[in-house]
Amino acid sequence: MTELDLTILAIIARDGPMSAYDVRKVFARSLTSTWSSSTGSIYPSIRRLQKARHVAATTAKGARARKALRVTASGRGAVDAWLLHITAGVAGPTPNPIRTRMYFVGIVAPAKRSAIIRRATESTRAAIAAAEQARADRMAADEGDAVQHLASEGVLFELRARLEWLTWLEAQVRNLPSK
Amino acid sequence: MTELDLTILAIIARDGPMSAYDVRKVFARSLTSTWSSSTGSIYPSIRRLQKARHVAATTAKGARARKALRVTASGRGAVDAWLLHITAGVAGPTPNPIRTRMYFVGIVAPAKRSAIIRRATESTRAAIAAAEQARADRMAADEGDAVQHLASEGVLFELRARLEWLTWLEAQVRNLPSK
DNA sequence: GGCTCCATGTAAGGAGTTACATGATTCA
DNA sequence: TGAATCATGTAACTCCTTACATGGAGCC
Repeated sequence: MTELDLTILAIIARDGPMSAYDVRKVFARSLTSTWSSSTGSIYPSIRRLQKARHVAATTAKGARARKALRVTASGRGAVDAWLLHITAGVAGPTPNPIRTRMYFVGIVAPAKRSAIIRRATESTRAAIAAAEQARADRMAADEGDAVQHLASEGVLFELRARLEWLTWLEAQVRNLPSK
Repeated sequence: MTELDLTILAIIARDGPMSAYDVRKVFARSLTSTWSSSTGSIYPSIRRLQKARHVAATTAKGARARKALRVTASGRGAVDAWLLHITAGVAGPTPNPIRTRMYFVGIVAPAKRSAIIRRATESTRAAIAAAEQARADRMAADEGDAVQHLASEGVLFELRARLEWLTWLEAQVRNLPSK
């Protein structure tokens, strides 16, 4: 049971019964690039879930091979445990390519450091704008339940904190004694 | 050139000349679980870097087969480009297992929702404490340069923002009309 | 009748993980 | 002398990615 498996299981528990194609659309709408919503990951994952009896499929009799996926009782138990049982590793700082880069600003000439941080700031601002636009679109389309709207605000909390940090960082780096 | 390759290249550019073992230690000290600091990823990565002529190795003549790794001119160019050329995909919201889970709090009974959010809050607090401890240890050991210290503050900015968001989230979810 | 979307998949490939393997050094 | 640590690697495995493949449904 990978994180992707459990996420898909939770999606089916929340929005199901639904087809694999519908699951794919949920990922496609998502802002985060955690997974690519590619068929090559979703179909195998659903196959694993079915094999583990966490998901049951009822194939419609009609010509269209649209399968209705539903979580079983054991699947529901797995989702509940996944939600409530938050392990230590899950809560740590997340992998962040921008932060990774900032660890190395010291290696370039002092004059170039601000340029790097400013580029990071700009692209973070762009990401914030994209997240706000996505929120507006979601509102307009009336997609998702209230909890989902609240949860997705977490993206903005994260990105705004990054922006604050980068602003602070630029000031600090500028004031650094050039050794 | 994966993100891991470039990170290793940047580490060697910043802290080198150094051995593969030293690179491994840098990852082991890192708070983020982005990579596992396993030999199975680092040695192949360094091999790729050498093959691409971004890293050169001088094997010490002594019995101990400690190789001194150094970045070449082209390697240095790659690092500089990586630092300055921040692409759009890099700046988006990061994969966050806690946030992922929060999208699904709506599926459990209203009475249980706060418990989930509180568990997330607790483990985030623990992560903050760990990050602060790590900072104190780093200070005591006088490890890393000034820029590294500043960059690692980004972890605390992120975690504190998550805490704020979770606190806000719990209040919002509690006030949600139980449909 | 042909085009686009719906819907389901498979194939090849790469990267990272865990676990295993090996030998030299240092220190009690 | 034996144990821990330094130091370098390989092997098997899993999962995800990109790209390709297939066929029905609706519509103009």
